[in-house]
Amino acid sequence: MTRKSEDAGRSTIRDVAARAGVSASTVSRVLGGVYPVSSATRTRVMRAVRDLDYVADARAKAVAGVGTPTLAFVLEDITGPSFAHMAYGVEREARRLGHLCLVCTTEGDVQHEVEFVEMMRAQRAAAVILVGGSADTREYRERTRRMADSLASAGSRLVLCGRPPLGPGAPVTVIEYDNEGGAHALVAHVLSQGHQRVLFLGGKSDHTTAQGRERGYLAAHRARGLDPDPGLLLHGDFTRDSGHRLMREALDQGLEFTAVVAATDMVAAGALTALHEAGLDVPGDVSLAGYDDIPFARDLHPALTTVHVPYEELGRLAVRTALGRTPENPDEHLLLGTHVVVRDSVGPAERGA
Amino acid sequence: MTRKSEDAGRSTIRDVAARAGVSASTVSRVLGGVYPVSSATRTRVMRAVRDLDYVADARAKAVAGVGTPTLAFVLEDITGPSFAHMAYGVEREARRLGHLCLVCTTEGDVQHEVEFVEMMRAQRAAAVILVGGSADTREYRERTRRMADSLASAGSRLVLCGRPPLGPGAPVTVIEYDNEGGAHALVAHVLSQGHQRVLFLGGKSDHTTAQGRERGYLAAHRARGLDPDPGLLLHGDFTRDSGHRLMREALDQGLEFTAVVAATDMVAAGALTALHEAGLDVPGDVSLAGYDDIPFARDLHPALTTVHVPYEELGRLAVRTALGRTPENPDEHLLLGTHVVVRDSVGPAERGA
DNA sequence: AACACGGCAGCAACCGGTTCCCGTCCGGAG
DNA sequence: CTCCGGACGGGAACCGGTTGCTGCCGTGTT
Repeated sequence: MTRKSEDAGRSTIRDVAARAGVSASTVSRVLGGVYPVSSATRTRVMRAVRDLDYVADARAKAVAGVGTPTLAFVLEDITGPSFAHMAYGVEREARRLGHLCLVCTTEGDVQHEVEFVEMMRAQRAAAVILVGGSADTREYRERTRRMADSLASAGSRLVLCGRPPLGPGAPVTVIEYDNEGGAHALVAHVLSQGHQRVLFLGGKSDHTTAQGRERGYLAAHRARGLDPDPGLLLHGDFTRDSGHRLMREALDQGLEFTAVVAATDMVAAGALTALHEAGLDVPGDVSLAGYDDIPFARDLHPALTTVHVPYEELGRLAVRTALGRTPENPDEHLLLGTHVVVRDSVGPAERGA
Repeated sequence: MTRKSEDAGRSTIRDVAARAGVSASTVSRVLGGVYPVSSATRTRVMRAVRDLDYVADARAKAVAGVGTPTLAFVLEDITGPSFAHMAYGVEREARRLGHLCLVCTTEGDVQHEVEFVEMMRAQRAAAVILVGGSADTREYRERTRRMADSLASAGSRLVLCGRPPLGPGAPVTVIEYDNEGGAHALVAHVLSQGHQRVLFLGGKSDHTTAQGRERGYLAAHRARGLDPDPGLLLHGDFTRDSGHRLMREALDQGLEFTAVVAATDMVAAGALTALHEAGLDVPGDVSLAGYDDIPFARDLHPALTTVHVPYEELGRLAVRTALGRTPENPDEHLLLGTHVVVRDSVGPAERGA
């Protein structure tokens, strides 16, 4: 009826069955492993399988209900070191748990995100992990809530990783790291060195990660009874170039400060270069701190004082919680701690402002 | 008022059909778009679809031959900046071409790699992209050749990206970047500054990427009639820590050199820190160069002279060539060029060795 | 008024697997 | 020599879609 054999690859289970002189059911059972099959038959089947280099179609298996589960990972930009580490954690844990891992980068486009989540629902993915901060608007909550419900009703699961939670009742797993706490501790460390005017190189002002870190900056000041100059709060994004530009502008404008806290290590790296270009010594003239503890932080000169965030662990945890969810504990909300790692880029304030 | 389902999600096309009072075929056609359907029917069906929040099962569509194609991406470690950029290029291009993108990290384990490729064959992936250097052994060639044949006979395609080619006749697409040429140009630049003894911080000696760069180092010397001291060739891996360790050891042993060329920017970063720790000035006392031009190279101090590799473009090209392959041009082999970018970490040799 | 025609919907086969259910064949026990 | 039961293999239904083919029905034409 159909083609004979090794011509165009893609042999079906029936091709194998025909070649082995048995029925398709038998082939399936041999490959499945458990059902009793005589060893003669098994041998013939295995032989045919090898001859034809047959592999069962995973999609067909999935339709029949015995497929490899899949898990999806959505982030804005896999190029950022911190996200890359999360991706690593996710992929590793997914593999450990026998899941395939689909990845999609949105480049910040909400439309991409929505479309991708819809595709994942169609793929019957076991879970969809959304990574990275976001604008915490009403529109965001509604949209995300819709995704969550939609996935939940399809037996899947939405995981928010480092993203604003949706409020009670949403079928969502949330894993956050403590941006405010980390920034608070970091800025407290800087202030304890005697700095009075600390420049903050923040991110987009509607971005929750940026907001959290900014809140920490503010809180640390207030805890010391200080009231930071609003002019010291700058906003850009989380890229190296943003840090470079912001720093240069601050310098050009003659802003006064003795320390700089950047919202990410990338921003700090750009800022450091701008500082160097201006002939300033770090930490002699100006102290500098970052956030994320990316591997390179150690190799900046001076080595960057920063806040360590367990990104890889975060990714691992995201998939574990999403997949290992128990009925009596449906909606988890984890908040991971961070800690500041002191290196060489923050020194005592010597000159007045 | 809109939706009233909420029940058990996962509705099938027949559920929709029942609710709309039509047959499954009609629902399929409405959703498909082209087949003529009366507008009254169309409305009823769409209504039912919305009520049930129905999405067609992508796996089932795939089995029926109308699925979203998939493409797989295999790398050793997504955490490395250069690989992350390739991943970015791959994912972007895959999305542009309407493909889903599966990702797997092998952590250098050959077994993982083989298993994953087999899974991808089962998934009927349109192409499998293997990324990153490898040991170029006979065993490697045979194993990879098997994968290539196996995928090809299933209508899929193996792409080797920055990996050793397999020799003629293998159904493979190969995209390489010119490691030897880049290293040659870089080292030539260093030598032109008057350096005589240039330390090379290489990778694993059986790793093709490492070998290529090492060949370039040697070739550049020979082109100037020099014969480099074999004692200046050190081997580690491509990590920051390896660079740090190797550099420290070289210093401890009192090796004499006035310049250092690292096999990757990561290695260079570690080496730079080791140099600083030893109180050496770069490029005053020692010159340093890297390879890859990762974004951070600019922010090291001094800014790192290095070789730019178009990683993102590489990834994009990999999927484009794999997918856009024409029958008359089956096995492509592309070699992308690189160029050295001169920054501040290489200076003239002043002191003799 | 009879007829041809074309728009539209449904049946059933198919994609490539799995698995329930049943029939056959065999050996051992009575 | 039966009878019984377990081991084994096949037919067919099913998973959730798509699509070729058929046939109904309404309308315009002669």
